[in-house]
Amino acid sequence: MTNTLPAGFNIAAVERDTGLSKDVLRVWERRYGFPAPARDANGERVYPPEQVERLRAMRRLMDLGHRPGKLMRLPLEALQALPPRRRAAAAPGAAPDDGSVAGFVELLRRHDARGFQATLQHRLGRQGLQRFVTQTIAPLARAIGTEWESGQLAVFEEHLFTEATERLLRQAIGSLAGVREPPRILLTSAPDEPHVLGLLMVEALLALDGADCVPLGTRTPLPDIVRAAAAHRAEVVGLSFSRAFPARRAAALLEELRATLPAATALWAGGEGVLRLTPPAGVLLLPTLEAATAALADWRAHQPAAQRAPLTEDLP
Amino acid sequence: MTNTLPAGFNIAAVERDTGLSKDVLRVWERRYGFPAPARDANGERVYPPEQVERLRAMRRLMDLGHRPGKLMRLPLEALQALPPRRRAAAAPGAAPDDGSVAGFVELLRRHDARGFQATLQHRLGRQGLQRFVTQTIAPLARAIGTEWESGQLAVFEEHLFTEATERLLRQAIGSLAGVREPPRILLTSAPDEPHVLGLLMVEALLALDGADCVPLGTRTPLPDIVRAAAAHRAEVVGLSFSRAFPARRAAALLEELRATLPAATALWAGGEGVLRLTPPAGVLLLPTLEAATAALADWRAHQPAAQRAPLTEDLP
DNA sequence: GTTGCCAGTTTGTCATGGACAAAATCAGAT
DNA sequence: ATCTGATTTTGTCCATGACAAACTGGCAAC
Repeated sequence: MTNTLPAGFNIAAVERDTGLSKDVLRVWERRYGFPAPARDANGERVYPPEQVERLRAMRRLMDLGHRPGKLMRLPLEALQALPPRRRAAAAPGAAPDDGSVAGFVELLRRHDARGFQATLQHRLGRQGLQRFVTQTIAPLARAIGTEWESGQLAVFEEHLFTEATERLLRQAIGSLAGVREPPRILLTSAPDEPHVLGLLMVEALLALDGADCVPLGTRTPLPDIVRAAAAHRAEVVGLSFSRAFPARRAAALLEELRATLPAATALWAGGEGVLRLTPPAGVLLLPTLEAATAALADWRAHQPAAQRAPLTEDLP
Repeated sequence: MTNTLPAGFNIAAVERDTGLSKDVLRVWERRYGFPAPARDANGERVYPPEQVERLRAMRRLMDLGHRPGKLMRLPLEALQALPPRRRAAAAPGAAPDDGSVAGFVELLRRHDARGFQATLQHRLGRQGLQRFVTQTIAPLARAIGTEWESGQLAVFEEHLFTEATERLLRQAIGSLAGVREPPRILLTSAPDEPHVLGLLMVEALLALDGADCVPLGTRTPLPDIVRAAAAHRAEVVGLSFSRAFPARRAAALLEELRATLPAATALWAGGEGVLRLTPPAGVLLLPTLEAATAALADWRAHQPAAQRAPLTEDLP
């Protein structure tokens, strides 16, 4: 029963818990003098828990647009209370909150897992999938994102929300039996993008419109996306980027993928992560759910014959 | 429409696509002369696609127990055909394959996503959740794991399998309404463990036995597991480790978590990843699904009064 | 007041080469 | 054949230097 006292974390553990790379941790130490880990007998860094805690707070604020140089000077209490620095990037055409969101957030705060799930399920039954996605899940996800960014929500509370919602959406999509028509749409996310909710929301809407979706889950390596598109003969490849995904990397990824993918395969990129992105050539950006359903309709309008290869975008 | 020709990958892209850390990529180059990337104008490594392909093959073989020094000398063709080097670690008490597995694998190979899903769904309806999990999903997951390890399966095929199965299990669990009794079990995985199937299988079985499961999804940072256990007043914390998870790191993680978690909270670790693990003190290892249900029964036998704090394990 | 441009600063990522401990292997003894 | 200790292999860590992309802030033009 002798607890090995948790004296501290090594650099790999801190990388895991904070999401800050080892390179960043070392270079911050060099430049700013923080973090200032102890050293073990072997000269390796040992981070005390308080410093890890502070790093987590800083990481959260950086995702909100703050920069490390400024954060370094602030005391911990100031960090807790700092507002987002980046404009909220309000999604155009987003459905307004009908008032239910606050109730859901409250359930999460009280850690009432079963209550949350039950209420959500009840709402799905009442609204039907289409309205459930656009009017309940989408505003709720946005609200959770905001809460999360302002530090009001613990990691595990966000996890619980995701798990419960994910479950319900998958359940609903799974029970959609109907006929599937072209296009066949491969849905997945980039290797560094673990968020699945956006993917599920768009799949629900596309499936409702009869599209033939092939969901690959998240985090598919680029070469495998290309292979999967070929194997499934997908006409469209859809990627989802969450709000947290660095815009610069999204652009690079899309360009690389566009270069590797056959020209006949359309490439769509959706999610709040593409809101402030200049569209790379040959990539269709879908910042909102509405844009996704519109893109589907548009594709069908321009591709009447099922198997025809695309010629020119605007051919009459 | 000028495709920027995909001349090669930078080191970060290779890390993503192969799972080999930058440190490893550099040290291999230094020691073995492979990989041997070109350099761009800035002196940074540019890996040609063939080398990335070879690295992926090597990575797969290393997960099978081969060592890089040996693999370096082999030509690519030899790599493709190399057998596993590690004993298969047959799970004791595993349900035998009733013959359906081959059919499912064949559907995956033909990339028949909808057929796969439909067949699975049909089977769930016929078997009921309990038998579906133990007799269909578990053998199938094991078979997929083996196929994967032998390189018979592409990443995206495995992704499709996971997504379809996950969907079905979540759907089934979600529709389990019944009463929930103690213990409350927090279910999640370590930060580096993205596999969710084992978690869902065990949740299905525990929920069938009326346990009050709180599913947090995968990849929860350790500090958040501790917080979540407190917030949800969980009596048990359950972690799942897949076959691919390095045993050494699992042991370290469990010890760290055990030290941080209140002594009154039980810690269970399941999945094929704990098969060859010496159980750290105060951690219950559950290498099979049967062991998990047994552990639940055992907990209840020893904790008759709902809220009683555990005293001594063997108190009559 | 807003927009566009430019110089300066900040910041993340990459490179090199050295070091060491844990794991795996091998050799020799029981 | 099994165990134990020596030896090799291998991943991770360290320090430091460098640079390009992103961001900032000021100034000019609309």
